[in-house]
Amino acid sequence: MAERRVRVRFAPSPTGPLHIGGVRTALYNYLFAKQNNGDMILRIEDTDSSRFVPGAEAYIKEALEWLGIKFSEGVGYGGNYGPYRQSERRDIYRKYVDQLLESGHAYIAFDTPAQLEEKRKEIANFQYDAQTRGQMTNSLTLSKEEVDERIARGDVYVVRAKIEPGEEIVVHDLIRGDVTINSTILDDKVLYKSADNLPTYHLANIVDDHLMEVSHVIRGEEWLPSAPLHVLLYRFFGWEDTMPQFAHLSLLLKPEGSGKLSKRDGDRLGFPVFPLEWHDPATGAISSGYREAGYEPEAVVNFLALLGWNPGDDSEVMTMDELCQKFSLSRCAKSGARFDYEKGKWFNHTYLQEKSNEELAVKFAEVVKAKGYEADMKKLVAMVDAVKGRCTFATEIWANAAFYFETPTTYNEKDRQKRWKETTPDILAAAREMFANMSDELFGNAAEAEPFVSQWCADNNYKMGDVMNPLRLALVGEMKGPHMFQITTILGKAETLLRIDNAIAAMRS
RNA sequence: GGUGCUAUCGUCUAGCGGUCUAGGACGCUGGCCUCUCACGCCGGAAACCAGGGUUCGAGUCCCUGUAGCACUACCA
Repeated sequence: MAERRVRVRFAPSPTGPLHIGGVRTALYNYLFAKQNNGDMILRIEDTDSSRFVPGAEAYIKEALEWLGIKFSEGVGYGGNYGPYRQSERRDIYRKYVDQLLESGHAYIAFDTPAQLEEKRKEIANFQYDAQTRGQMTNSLTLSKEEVDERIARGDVYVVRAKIEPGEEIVVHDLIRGDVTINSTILDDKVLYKSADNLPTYHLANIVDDHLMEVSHVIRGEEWLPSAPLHVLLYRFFGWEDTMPQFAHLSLLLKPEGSGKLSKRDGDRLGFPVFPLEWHDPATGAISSGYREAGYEPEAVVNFLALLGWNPGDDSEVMTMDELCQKFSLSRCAKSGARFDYEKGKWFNHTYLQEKSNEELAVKFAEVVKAKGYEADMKKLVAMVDAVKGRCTFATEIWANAAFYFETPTTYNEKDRQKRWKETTPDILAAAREMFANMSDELFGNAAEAEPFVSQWCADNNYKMGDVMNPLRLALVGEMKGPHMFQITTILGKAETLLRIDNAIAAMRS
C-alpha cells in the first residue's frame, strides 16, 4: 500500500470562476504530485446540473495553466481512467448504487423536498437518520411491492446511505492526525437522485477516486465533517485497503472581519479573489482577477504556497521547482490563514524586480504603442531599467515612465513653490547653455555626464540641489522619477533643452 | 442548537519539554543612502487566549473554559 503510485486529483465543480482558495488547493495537489513523480488529475464534478455555469470549466483550465499548475490527466488532458467529467459517468455510478442497495448499506427514499422541509419545520434539528427514518417514506418502511410500484409509476426518489449508529469512525488525516466521529451524529446522506440519474458528491467522489486509483485526497477543511461518511462508503464497497489518504487543508479567511474568504469579498475589499477576470454570463458582472490586476503568475503561486504552509526554514521567495522540492503535507498549518493582500503585493514587487528589463520592455512596448507613442527597444529597455524599482506591478511602468513621452505642460504647484526660487530662471538658463554645449557623446552618457555637471556646479558656485531640483521639475513636471541622467540621456538633448525652455517661460510668465 | 477542527507579534508563521530575555517575513516605524520619489541597507516597537494540572522545568503534554472557523441540503 505504501508503494502505491501517487495520484491526486483536483476536482472543481463548474459553478463559476475558480476561487483563490481553490487555486491553493490545486497548487498543493500539484506540488505533492510533482514531488512524488505522481499524476495530477483534473476531474470535473458537475453532478448538480442546476448549478452548471457555462464557461466555468474553460476558466478553471485557463487559470491553472496561467499559474503553471499542470495536469497530467483528466478533462482535456487524456488518460486511461476517463471519462473525467462526472456527468458523463452516469452508467458507472448506477452500478455502484445498486451494489449498495443490494448489500443493505443504502435504501430508497421517496420523501419529497417539500415534505422534508415540513419535517424540519415541525421538528427542531430534524435529521434523516437511524432515529427518524422509520417515520419516513422509504424502502425500509414500505413493502417491497409498494416500492416497486412507486418506481414503476415514475415517482422520483433518492438513494440514501444507511448509517448505523453507535460506531466510532476514525479518519486518519495527514495534517490533523486521527479525527474520531461517532456515527450517531451522521445523517443518512443522499447518494443518488433519480430525478437526474446522477449521484451526489459523496458517492461520485468515492467511486471516482477508487476507480481512478487516487492515492491522496488533498482538499479543503470544509470536507472534514463528511470524511467519516466517505470512510464508511469505502468500507461498504469493500475498498478500505485502497482507500486514499486524506489531507484536509485549513481555510483561507477574510483579511478583516470574520469568516472564510468568499467570492464577494474581493471587490468589496479592493483586491481580486479570482486568478483571472471573470465575466458572469448571467448577470454580466465583472470580477477582477490577479492576471488582469498585473500580477506575475510566479508571485501568485509563491504567495499562495506560503498561506498555510511553510518550508521550515526562512525561505520566502521560491520558484515552483523549489516549492515542489520543499513541500510537505505535514508542514501544512492546521489553523485558517487570513488572506494578507499586502504580502501578495510584496511578492509581486520582488518578482517584478527579478524580471529582465528586456522582457518587461517587450510588454511595455505594447502599452506605449497603445498610448500612441513610439520608441526604439533600446530606449524602452532604458526606461524600464530607470523606473521598475518603484513599481509593484508591470502595469505601473507606464505611469512612472509616461513623462518620457509627454512633455510637461503644467508643473506641480507645491513643488513649484518649493523648488523654483527667484534665481532659478537664471540658473536654468545657465544649465541650458551648459547642456547645449555638451558633446552628444557626453550628453548621452549618464556615467560621464554626472561628474561633468557636478563639476560645472562647483565651478559656478551652484549647489547641486539648486540646479537639479528645478531641473527635475522642468523635465518631469513634478518632484519624482529616476536619477537625473537616466532622464536626460533617454529624453535626448533636443527634448531636454525644449523642456528647460518651457519651464523658464512658465516661471517668467 | 449539535458535531468537528483550530488557538504564538496587526497579518503569514518558526517553535515538535530545557538551547525562548520566543526567531523570520509582510505591514508599521526610526535612521542611512540621495538632485526628487521610490528601491535598497541598517535599526525599532510588536505575540505565547484564560485557568487548572503533569513535570525539577511548559509556548511546547493533559483537562476545562473561552474565542474563532467549518459542517449540519435531493450544493459541491
